[in-house]
Formats: sequence, structure tokens, C-alpha cells
Amino acid sequence: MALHIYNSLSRQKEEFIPLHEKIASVYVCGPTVYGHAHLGHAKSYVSFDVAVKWLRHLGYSVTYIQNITDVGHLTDDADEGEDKIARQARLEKTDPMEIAQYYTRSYYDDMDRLGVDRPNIAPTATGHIPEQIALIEKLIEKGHAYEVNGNVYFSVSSFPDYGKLSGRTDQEAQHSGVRVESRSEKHHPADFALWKKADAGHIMKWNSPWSTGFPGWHTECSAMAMKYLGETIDIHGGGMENKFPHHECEIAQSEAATDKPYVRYWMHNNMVTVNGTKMGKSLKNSVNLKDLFTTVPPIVIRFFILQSHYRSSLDFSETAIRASRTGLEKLQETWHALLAATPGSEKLDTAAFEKRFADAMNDDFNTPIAISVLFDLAKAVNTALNSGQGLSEASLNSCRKIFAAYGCDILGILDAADTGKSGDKTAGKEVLGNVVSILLDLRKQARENRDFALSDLIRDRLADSGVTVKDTRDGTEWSISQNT
RNA sequence: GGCGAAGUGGCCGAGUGGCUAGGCAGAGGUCUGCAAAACCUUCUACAGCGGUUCGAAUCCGCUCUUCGCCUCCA
Repeated sequence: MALHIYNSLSRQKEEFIPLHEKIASVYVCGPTVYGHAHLGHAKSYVSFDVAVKWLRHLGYSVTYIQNITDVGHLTDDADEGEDKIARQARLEKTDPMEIAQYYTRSYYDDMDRLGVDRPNIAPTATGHIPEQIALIEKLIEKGHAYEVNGNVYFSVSSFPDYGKLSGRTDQEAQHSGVRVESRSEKHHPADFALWKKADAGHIMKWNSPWSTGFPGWHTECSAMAMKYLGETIDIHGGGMENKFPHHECEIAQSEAATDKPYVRYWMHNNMVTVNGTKMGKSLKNSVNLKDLFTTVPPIVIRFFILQSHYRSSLDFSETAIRASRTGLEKLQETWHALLAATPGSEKLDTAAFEKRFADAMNDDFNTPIAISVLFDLAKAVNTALNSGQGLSEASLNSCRKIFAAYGCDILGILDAADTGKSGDKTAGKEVLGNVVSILLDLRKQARENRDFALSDLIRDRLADSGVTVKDTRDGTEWSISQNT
């Protein structure tokens, strides 16, 4: 089965055929850096991380662009209100640049811990003002934009396709919820700002042909996507809430400027909810990742996210996280057992598992199904290892390969450091291993003497220290507990 | 009001016509000095009402409910 992607524009799954063979250009709307990342960011960027990893696995050369919005994103409706970064700078009594850089670092810290690969290019809006001005000039030239009092607006009525992504084609419907005063200088209420003149005292501002000001929020993505990926890009991703107006406006200004299709496949991921309600900063129910990481390992969060489809909403709760954690530990147990196993005689045909996994991923990145395939394989592995026969060397190797490639590399839900092939045992770890060995030898002697009080004491004290001891058919195993 | 998504067993969460999703939790069993883990067996489903069909969770209609977007938001 070839890769199929659900295209928000056509509202159906389509076979993925990139503009240029074996090359995939991907642009995903990045964060506005005025606060720490929350669980919603995690869902979005983990989802696209897996998509990109799968594309690369399929042999595509992927250029993945994810912007950093550090100017132009206003607190109120698209054309009024204060800049988010500037507002936060005022609240924290510092410079907007410091706010942007501080929260950008914070964002990458969190994504690193979640195992999200960095994009190839992470352009900032402030770093691409000339490109945005050039785009606006072109739109004015072609009659798609007009200037009033140093502000430039896109003329929605000049672009008949406006509304094709969000389904909002009825002009009346578009504005029914927009609270713009009737005295607005815009020609039509639905017109959106491309360039805004800065008020006195505004810190982030640049010179332009129209005024000293700053670009509108929608302009940056079009300008940067087209600069690095060309006028038509293969995949554009983002959160569903950005479909309108943000992506609708991107299409309008890009296609009006180039007369070419802007995006071949639109991908939108769904929201994280808390108790069934959307998570949002303004609702004061957002789950900050740094806080969450203090009690839940990042890899569990990643697993939790991938257990649902990216187009489904995901409801966050303590019990749901706990269930994920237990489930993931089960998978990791098998992974560890697989690495520690010695060759035996039983054969396990892994081809079917590989095919099922690939089919699931090719079906619009269906990670829940892909994970269930790993669980099924884990069950087969456990059964074989438990039987006493063990797995043949060839089977063992193909199982390890699947877990390493799919569990570690693509889904990122199994710790690659556990493969043992890295051989990066630190001195401290070796010492610990030796000490634990001594204690386990003592415990073994105690058990042989049927001194179970002593053997249990050793096990309990080790458990208190974060070392879990298990007696298996093949002897005693130990591991460092999770979350230490 | 307009646009869109969705209602699955105790919980999470897949599944677009017939064949066990998966995970967590529960029950029984195997193994074990006891734990833990693992394995085996097993119990709870498709919001409601109609319709299409040999057959529907899956298609159609209606009703009810929830959520998102239409203001900033991954």
C-alpha cells in the first residue's frame, strides 16, 4: 500500500505524490514563543515528527521547515490588539527579543525531551521581514492588496477561491462573528492585514514602503515557506484551529501572488482536551510540559499521544496517562528481554508484522494501529521466550530490527539507548552494576538457604533504591525503575 | 446563526458492510518460597429511532448530546 494522506482541502485520503519524485517539502506552523510549551504543542509536533520520520523511512528526502513566530501575532482579533511577544515582554519587564529567545530555547528543550527531531530550518518571522515586504509589494502590484494610512490589507474579494479550505465561502457567514467596528478603514470586513503601521512606543518595527511597522501574522508563513520550499509545497501542517483564518489567508496571499497551487496536501491535527474541553491558556486548563515532565517521563507522553490518531482529539487525564505508562512499560519489558535473549530454536515469521505496521503508517499515519502491531509482536516474542525454546538467531535479529526501526527510530516510544549497541556504559553505571551483582549473589545464597526474610529484605531495599529485581526462569534480572 | 468534527464495552482508543483491534482495569488459571513479570482463558460495545441490504458500529434520514472554528491559540 502506498502512502495515503488525508488532505484537509479535499476532505479525503489521497495517495501522496510529491511535486518532485522522492523529495518531500514539509512546512508546519511553529509556536508563537511567548510562553512555555504545553501538551497541545506536544501532540502537534510529535505527530508531525512521526510523519516526517515515516516519510524519510520511505526514502523521501524531506526538507522540514517549522517557523518560530516572534512578531506579528496579536492578542486580539487579527488586526487589532497588542503583539503577544511585546505584551509578554512588558509583563516580564524585559526586551521582546529576550522573550522570544528564552521561550524558543524552552520550546526546543521540551521537544528534545519528547524525542522530536529539530526541523531542517527554523526560520523566524523577524528574520524574514524583507521577504514579507516583497510578497506584499507583489500583491499590491497585482491588485490583490491596498494601502490605507500606512496599513496594507489583502482584498479578499479579489481572490475568488477564498474559503476553499475552511468551507466558509458565504460572505455573510465569514463576518458574522467578526467584531470589527463599522468605521474600519478596510474595504471589506473580511480583508486581513498584511502590514500594520506601528503606534508610537511600539518596540518591534521595521521600515517599509508604506510605514514603519510590522507584518501581519499570516504573511510570515507564506513568505518563509515559499522562500525555502518553492511556490508549491508538498505538505503544510498545523493545528486545526489554524485552518481559519490563518491557513485560509496563507492560501489567498500565496496563490494570488504566484498563480500556482500553494500546497498539495494540507494536514491538520486535532486538539488536546482536558475533561472534554479544549485546552487553552486563556481557559487556564493548559498542561505545561515542564510541569508534566516532573511526574511523567516524556517518552510516556509521546506514547500517550501516539496511541490516538493525529486527527482525533485526545482527552488528557491522570488515569489515561497511567494506563499508557503501564502499557508502555510492558512493551519496554519485551524490548529489554529481546535484547538480553540468547538464541534458541523457535522461529517467528516477522514479515506479516512488518507489513501490518507499514500498512498502518501508510494509511494516513495511523499510529494507534502501528502500536497495536508492536503489542502483538511483543506477545509473540514473549510467548516464544517463555516457552523455554527461545527464538532462533535469525528470528531474534529480525525482531530486534523491527523494534529498533519502528519502536525506537520512527515512533520513538522505546529507548534507543537500551539497544546496548551504543556501548556507552558510563563508569558510574558499571560500578552500580557490580554492586547490584554482589547484592544479588548474596540474595541467591539466602534463597538457597531458604532464608527468605533476608532475600526479601535485599529485594525490598534495592526497590527502595530504585532497582527492580525479578526472578525469571533463566535467573534473576534487575533493572533501574522508570522515572528516576 | 454559519462552517466542521464526533458520540464504541469500567476507562483510553482503532475500525467506512460480513472475519478477535490494541492498551489499562476486572475474573479464573499456569509458573513462583513469596513477589513481580510473562503466558493461557474469560466478562463488559458500538447514543436513540427509522430506512437501505441476505447481512451495518460501518451507508442514508431524523432526533438527542458533546466538541472545535467563525476573536488569539498546536
